[in-house]
Amino acid sequence: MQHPLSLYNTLTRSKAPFQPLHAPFVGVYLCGPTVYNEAHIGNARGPVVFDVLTRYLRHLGYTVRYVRNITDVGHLEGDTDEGDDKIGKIARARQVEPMQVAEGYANLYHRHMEVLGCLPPDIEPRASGHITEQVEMIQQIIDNGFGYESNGSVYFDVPAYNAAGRHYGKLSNRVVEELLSGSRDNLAGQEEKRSPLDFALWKKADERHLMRWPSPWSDGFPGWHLECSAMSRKYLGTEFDIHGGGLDLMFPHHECEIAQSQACNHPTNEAQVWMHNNMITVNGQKMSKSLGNFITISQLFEGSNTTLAQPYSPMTARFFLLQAHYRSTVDITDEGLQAARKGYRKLMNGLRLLEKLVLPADVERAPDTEKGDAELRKLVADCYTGLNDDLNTARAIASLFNLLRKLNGFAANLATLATVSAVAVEEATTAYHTLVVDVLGLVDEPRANTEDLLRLTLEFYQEAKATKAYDKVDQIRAALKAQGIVVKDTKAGVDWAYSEE
RNA sequence: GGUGACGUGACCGAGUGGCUAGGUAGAGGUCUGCAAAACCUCCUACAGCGGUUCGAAUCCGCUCGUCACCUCCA
Repeated sequence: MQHPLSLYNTLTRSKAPFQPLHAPFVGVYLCGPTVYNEAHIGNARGPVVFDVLTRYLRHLGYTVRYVRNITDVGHLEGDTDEGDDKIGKIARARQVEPMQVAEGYANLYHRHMEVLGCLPPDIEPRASGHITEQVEMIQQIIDNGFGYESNGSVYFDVPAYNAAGRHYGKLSNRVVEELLSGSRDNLAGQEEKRSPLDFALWKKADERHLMRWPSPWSDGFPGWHLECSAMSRKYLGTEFDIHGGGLDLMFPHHECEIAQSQACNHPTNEAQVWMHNNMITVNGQKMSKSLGNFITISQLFEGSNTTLAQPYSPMTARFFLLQAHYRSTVDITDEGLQAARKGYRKLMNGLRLLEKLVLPADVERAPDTEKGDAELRKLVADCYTGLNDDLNTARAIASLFNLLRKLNGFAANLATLATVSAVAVEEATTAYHTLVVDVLGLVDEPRANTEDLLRLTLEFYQEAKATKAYDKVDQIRAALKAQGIVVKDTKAGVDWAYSEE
């Protein structure tokens, strides 16, 4: 029947059948957004991919706890080296509370995720709400000899960790010696560190930092890598099943996460399986502000970007992303999005014909439907084969189109349903609906404008009245009334209102 | 320079040794008052060069090209 689900594990660089640590429970952690600016479409890929993963795991019968964090503390400007936290900086510029900035972007992110069809995570911890846990983890790391305090900041001691045989770099396949030889030695803030490879666990805040918390070492804020280790541990345990994120996070972020989880008490690799989605390019080039091809999620939905000829709906975007395998780069082009929109609509049209696939009463079913049934079941099985092969949604969608062609053929000529059994048809239509809606999360986006349709209906109403076709007039009135709409004949013309009954 | 991906038909995008990917676009047909949708048929590609093999898009080598990440920070 269904093949076991195999997933590619960055840690082992290989695909392997997925074995939960504590079936039927599955813990999934995804590195969530930093909420100091609006997310771009590249940021949408991970959530969409891992949404499908959690949906599919649930479909397979697992009880999933899906955790996706929000990063809302201590983000330093990369380009200025001024040690200024981004949220604080924006907050000062706008004369608002730092948390207000973070909250605003978090809310926007939530709206975007919802329309993109991403189910909310079961737990959405915020870094700012887990300072205690992070401080405790730092203390453990220091106690275990893998962290040191320096001028109020605390750093992770990579050489010490590596000397203990813990293999810093094992996730991203990096060798400490090579990292050292390639390092630049006159970076700002380096003097506090014993080794350039060391990374911050706690940073002392200077007077300009608006977001700061007390700790045994200084008033400051936690290092960026720490929150995910601390929060995943809190909500999913010392070792859980799947940790996801963008490929760009593999090094150093995830590498540091593993180091932290290995250096504190109950050492683990944090997650059994590490999964990384690939990046998005725009017209073949990486997204960057300097190239001017940076597309935010809002711009995509509104079409307000020069790369885009028109707005693209959230579901179009979701379909577009899922049409590629998550480990491939995907190139955003206007042509590609247009093609995706049509493909998405084709899939949706398929949903609408499922319940119509019934053999007409006057047609007799063939005595032997074995061959037809087998063919139909093969088409369904192919869809699962794709998903089971490292969540290959591209293959799954291709197989769904193959299944759809078959179903469309039936719909065009219902008598041909005589070649298959009712059971097989039921299996196929259920699978189609389940995979499209529940697993891939692609739902029908209403495209028709209700007011326009109403206006059109009223035109027919007026026409019917003019020709004294009162049976039609009554019919229209009754139909609209059933929708809570009343037709108003006024001297100024025909209008409508919501029924107050 | 290091690490990792990759270069597939008009476009997007699966596919890791022989068996149809799929979507979009295009051509022809069926259906249809017109159209749309749908169905059928066609367009059959794998960066270049060389090698391994009975057989390669798929393995190996070289060349060219693309992308991401690269110890601060996020």
